[in-house]
Parts: sequence; structure tokens; C-alpha cells
Amino acid sequence: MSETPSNAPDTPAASNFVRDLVRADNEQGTFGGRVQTRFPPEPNGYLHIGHAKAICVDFGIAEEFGGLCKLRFDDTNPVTEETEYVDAIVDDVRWLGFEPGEPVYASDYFETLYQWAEHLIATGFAYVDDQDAETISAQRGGYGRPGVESPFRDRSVEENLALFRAMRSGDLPDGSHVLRAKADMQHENMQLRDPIMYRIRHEHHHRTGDQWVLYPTYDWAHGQSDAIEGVTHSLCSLEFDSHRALYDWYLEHCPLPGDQPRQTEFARLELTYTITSKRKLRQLIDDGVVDGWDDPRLPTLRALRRRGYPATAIRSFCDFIGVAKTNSRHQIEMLEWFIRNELNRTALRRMAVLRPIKLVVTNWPAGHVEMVELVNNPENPDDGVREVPFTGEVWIEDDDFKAEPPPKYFRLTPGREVRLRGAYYVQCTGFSNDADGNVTEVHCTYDPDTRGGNAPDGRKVKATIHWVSTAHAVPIEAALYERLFAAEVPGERTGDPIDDLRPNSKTVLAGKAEAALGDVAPGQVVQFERLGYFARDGERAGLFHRTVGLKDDWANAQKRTK
RNA sequence: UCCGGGGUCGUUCAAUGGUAGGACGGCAGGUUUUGGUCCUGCAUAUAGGGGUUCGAGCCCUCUCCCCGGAACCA
Repeated sequence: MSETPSNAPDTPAASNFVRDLVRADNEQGTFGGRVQTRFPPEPNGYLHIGHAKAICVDFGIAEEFGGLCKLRFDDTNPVTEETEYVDAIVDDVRWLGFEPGEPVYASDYFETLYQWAEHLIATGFAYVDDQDAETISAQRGGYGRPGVESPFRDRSVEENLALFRAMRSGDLPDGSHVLRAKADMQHENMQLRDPIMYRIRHEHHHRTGDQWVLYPTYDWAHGQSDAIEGVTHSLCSLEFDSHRALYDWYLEHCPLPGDQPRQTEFARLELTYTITSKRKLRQLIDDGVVDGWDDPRLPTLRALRRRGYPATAIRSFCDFIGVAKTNSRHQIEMLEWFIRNELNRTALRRMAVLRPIKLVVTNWPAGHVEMVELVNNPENPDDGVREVPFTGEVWIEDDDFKAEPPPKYFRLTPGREVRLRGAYYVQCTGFSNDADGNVTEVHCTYDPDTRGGNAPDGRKVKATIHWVSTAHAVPIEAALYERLFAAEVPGERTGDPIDDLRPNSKTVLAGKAEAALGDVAPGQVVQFERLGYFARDGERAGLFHRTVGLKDDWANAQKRTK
């Protein structure tokens, strides 16, 4: 994975500040030349595209410097966490193309953490507070306002130890006591105003069961877990910047087995027209706006996988956008370009008509069937060719005929000649329509000399359209997806992204396709010629999800003139 | 209000005191049996004011703007 992604734009490896920093550490021998990172999700939901960047950075940096990256579950809060998510996350990381090995857990270190907490008590750097959450919060003060020290702050070591052990015993109710670090109630950084290390929660933990009622907070668990594992570079997102001082403070007060790890923050990945808030994602599912965590309109890795986004393309994208400290939001078009770029090279071409109208070749010999040859992928000759039956009656896309063509329309219209891909030139002689004026049938004549789609006299046509013989067509269903949100930054207007939901983000069409589409493997992505890339559903044969459309200058131009 | 982090083409990422560059997007053209791909070209940026320097996007200083921070969440 350390090689340059094959479909990334051909530019020199972009420098980024994290890479520079790790390299500098190596040159100075800061960690004895060792590089170790970790990807630390909380198992309380599914991974999304934002996590993909973190995974690429965490695993990528380790790989690049010959180091190690572990998948660590930050499972310090039993009320939100479940084994189901653990399994899904491992699966998603692997799908992305990284080997998580045997995952580790913050809960593996509960006993060590506990011992170190007693060490802090013994050295005078932690105390048990009997006050409730509200009181503690109020005493914390505010920005530019002083904090108030807890009346329990100066308990003796003996009393603290006894109380802390009682907390562990399970005899004390939730919320009755917490363990706090004795740091600095006047610190300008609120994180240092005697933060909570332990709270009592009589809850079942997905791994440790009922063994503990004492659960460490994130800040107390994270850096210590890093140190226990031998992490050198603890990479996280920008919002933890203000936690770094506390991260260091804890580390300096613990009897570490080795080097003190260092936290570095970088900007998380945000995309236009997309949300990644777990809470809001869940709401979309609960409200029935989407069908589930793997609904292809969602940015979860499961959804993107189902939609046909290749993991390699996602990785290339993540590698390409780099790592910085600027809060930013990448355009989704950039991601889509990476998806198309990869699929263009790899996806087999097939013909499918999604909004069929009938085209009748009036001079075609009745009942005659002819096999025509089509290339499977013009970008890759190794994919070979296939034969497709052509007859005098085919389905074509209703978009490809206009009784009254707009300016610069190249496709079928009365009198116009076009090419049916791989078959013949046909010229439109007329059409019929129903009472409402809808076109029901297009009439053409074909030129027998143009078999294969070439005119011996050298005359050109401006359009080539796809088709499917009506007698040989297999029915398919195609799910078309639009962006879930109509706004670049969902929720920017009102504060709630739900207000920016686009009404019809999913359309299912009953189409007609060539027989080869019956052979597409679950999850495989093919290109429906001129329409886009489509992924075969994981379960249902005949159901295809549109991964992404083809770039369509004609449609874009039409949209603009409207 | 206090502390911290940021501010470079429309967007995003580079340029580490020495020619402001790439990608996506846009526009124009060429090739093409996908209005796809590919190729060529064009346009657009250092938030503002002072300073240091032969030379500043980069260093100093003042101002402005954006983001984060006062869970027993992570």
C-alpha cells in the first residue's frame, strides 16, 4: 500500500506536516527510529468516509516508515458500545485494504489504568470528589473566569484510596463519586481544571461484562493506552487540540513502561452535500428517510461499498487530499472523479436501456437475428469482446429520440442518421405516438452496408446510441441515486441538516438489458454504456445501484440553458 | 470575554526567505463507434495595514475573519 496509487494524478508525493514531523523524529532518533500509530474508533456506530481518511493516515504513516498501526477500540463508555459495531469496523477496515491484525481494546487496560490511578492518588495528583456533575461543572468556571476548588480536593491519600477502592467495589451508586485529576483549577485551558478520570456506571460492558463499575473517561484512557501499546505518534482530529495539554499531563504523572507518545492533530475529512454526524445519520434511518446503514446514499463505508465505490479509489482520494490543519470541506466531485477514474479502467461495458422506447427497423428482414461484436472495455483490450444479438426491433433510451430536437441535438430525430452501437447506421423515417402525444415507437431504416457501425463511403454520424434487442432483453431494476442533501453544507441555513434533505434522492427504474447482465457477480461494478457505473446488488440478481454517472457535458449544458 | 488552532485560484492541497504550482470544477478547441476516456489551451489566489530583508505567502507587529474549547461523550 505504500506505492503510489495507480490512479492518482501524476504528481510528486505531496508533503504534509505529519509526514514531515515523523521524518524529523526519525532523523533525530526521538523514538529510537520507531513509528507506531493507532486507529482508535469507539465501537458505537459504523465507519464513514471521514474515518477512511483517518484510517489512511494512521495506517499509511506507519506503513510508510516501516512502523506498526493497531486498530484499537476506545471502549470506555459501556452505555453506547456494542460488539456488533466492533465486528463491522474490523470488516470495514479490512475492506478498505488495511490489515488490522488482532484488534486491541482500551478495556484491555482497565486494570493497569486502575493501578496508575492509585499511583496518581498516592502521589497527590488525584482525588475523589463527592459532588454531583452539575456542581462540578459550575465550579469549573468559564472562559476568562476563575475556577473554584472542590471542598474535597485536599482529602488525605489514605481517605482517597479507601474511597476509590469503595468506588471500585460496586457498593457506591452511579454519580455518587468521581475520581478527579488534581491539576490546576485556574488553568486557562479548561481541560486542565481537575478533569474527571473515573465515573461509576453500573452497566454491562460489551467485553468486560459486569467486572467493572468504574469506567475511565476518554482523556484518562487514551494517552495511557497509547503508552502501554508503545504508540509513538498519536494522530487525531483537530477538536482534540485543547486536550493535548491534558494528554501530556497524565503521561508525565504515570509510571510509563517506555517513551511518552505525542499527540498531533489534523483536520478531519468533510465533504460537500454530505453529513457524517452519527446522531443525524441515525435519525435518517429511524425516520425512514433511508433504508439502513448501508443505504447507498449514506457516506458510511458499508453504503459506499454497496454502491460500488472501489476501496482503492477511496484510498487514492484520501492519499491525494493530504493532511493539513485547515478546517476544510472537499467537493464531492473530487471523490467522484477518483471513483470514475478507477472504474473507467476496470469496469466492463454493457448495454442497458433504463427508460425504454421501441425502435423498429422497417426494412429489416422479418425474424432475422444477427450477432454483432462489442468490445468489453475500450480501456483494456485484455477484457476482450462479446457477441450481442441484433434484430429489427430494439429498445433505445427515450432521451435518444426527439420529435422536435433542441439546438445541437445529435441523436435521433426525423430524417437524422445515427449509429446503433456495434450494429448499423439507422435513419429515422418517422414515429408514432399515443393520445397524450408520448412517443411510443420510432421508425427507422438501416443501411446494410454499415454492418459493425462503419460506412464504407466514409460518411459520418454525430451520435452513437446504445440499444437492446427486444426479443433478447432481460429485465433489470436500476436504482438511481441523487445527493441526499440539496445544500453544499447541509444544515448551514437552519442548523439542522434535515432541513436540507432533497425530496427524491432515489429513483428505481425498470430497464431492459443485454443478457450478459445476468452474469454480473454480486457487488461487481459495470458500466452501462453512456449512462454510468452500476453495482450489482449483493443479494438480488437483476438489481443494480448506480455508483456514479458518467460525466455528461450534454446534460450539463441542457441544465444550464434552462 | 479568555485560551488554542487556522486564513494561498470557485474548491482543495503544495511552495519549509529566492520563478506562487498541482488536482477537481469552469471555459475553449482537438481526437473518438460512449456528448465517456484521452490530448491541447485559457481564466482565477497569498485577508488588510505597518515593518525586517537585496528579496516575504513564509520572519516581526497590529487589525480583521473562520474553527475549536467550560460532558461523569469520544
